[in-house]
Amino acid sequence: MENQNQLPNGKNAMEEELIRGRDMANQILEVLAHDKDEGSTNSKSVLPFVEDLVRKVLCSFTNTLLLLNSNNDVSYEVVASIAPKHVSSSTSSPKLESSDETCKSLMNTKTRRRGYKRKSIAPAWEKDSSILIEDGYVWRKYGQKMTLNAKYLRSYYRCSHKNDQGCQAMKQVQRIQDNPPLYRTTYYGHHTCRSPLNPEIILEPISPSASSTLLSFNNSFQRQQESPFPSSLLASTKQEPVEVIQDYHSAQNQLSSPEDLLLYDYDFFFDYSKRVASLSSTETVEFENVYEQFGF
DNA sequence: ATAATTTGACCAAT
DNA sequence: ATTGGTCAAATTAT
Repeated sequence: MENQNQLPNGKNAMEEELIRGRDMANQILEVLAHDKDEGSTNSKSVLPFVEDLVRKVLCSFTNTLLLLNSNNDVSYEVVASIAPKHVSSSTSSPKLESSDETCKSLMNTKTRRRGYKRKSIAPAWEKDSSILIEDGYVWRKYGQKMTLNAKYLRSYYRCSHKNDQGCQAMKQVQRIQDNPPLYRTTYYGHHTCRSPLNPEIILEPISPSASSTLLSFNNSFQRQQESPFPSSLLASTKQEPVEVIQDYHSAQNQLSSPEDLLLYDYDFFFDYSKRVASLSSTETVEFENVYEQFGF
């Protein structure tokens, strides 16, 4: 019955190892970038995490090399034992449970699903909107789930460039109420991908001065916010989807003051050069044609 | 034909 | 054992 629970062939296994290694490296970049932004607050706490990631990267590369050297019919038992045991187990006991299986070896894959990875504890933030927002990125849905105290499905998306560019960005979208419809989108990680149509899409954090306007939107109610795009373009969308940026989650870490919100506002902004998503029934404005003239 | 989504099973964390 | 997140075969869309 040709199931793919069998051992992957050499080529696939190598590819997987390389992808894994690259993903880990991207996570390291993310962590380091974030750490740099936070400055003095908690620089030291990410180090164990980084170290763990580095170990995994090394392990992936080691596995790949072993696979290369063993041509195709690989016996995976060998691979696991060559974990990069050294890299100094730092004296200060990295409480980060990197544990026994830092190297998620290819051993006993026969029962194990390959390359399973959970969501990283990356900084996340969420956004509620009365419409489904087209944020300009290309997402690939990879699952949906009915959650415990919710009436609606939660959908899971990852960046479409995860495989070709190793982009780690993910989001979840869940309708949280009907009438009026309200959707909550939670973002994890940020994009490291680069769109050919929008090379500027990843950019760096917006300037602090720009950030400060984020907090003033309460009274003035402009949708200035974090969007770098011309406000004329945005104003024309006229639906003004009362958007609230809430920080929740990651509260478990250290966020408590309003200023902390600013640390994350760069993670996301709209790309309205692509088209705006379908609107609610009451106001159906057609922008798609307009935006398609810009090359979509 | 390829690419994206749907879907139930699988896995890790609680 | 329960729950939420992810994988991947099957299905559907392009």
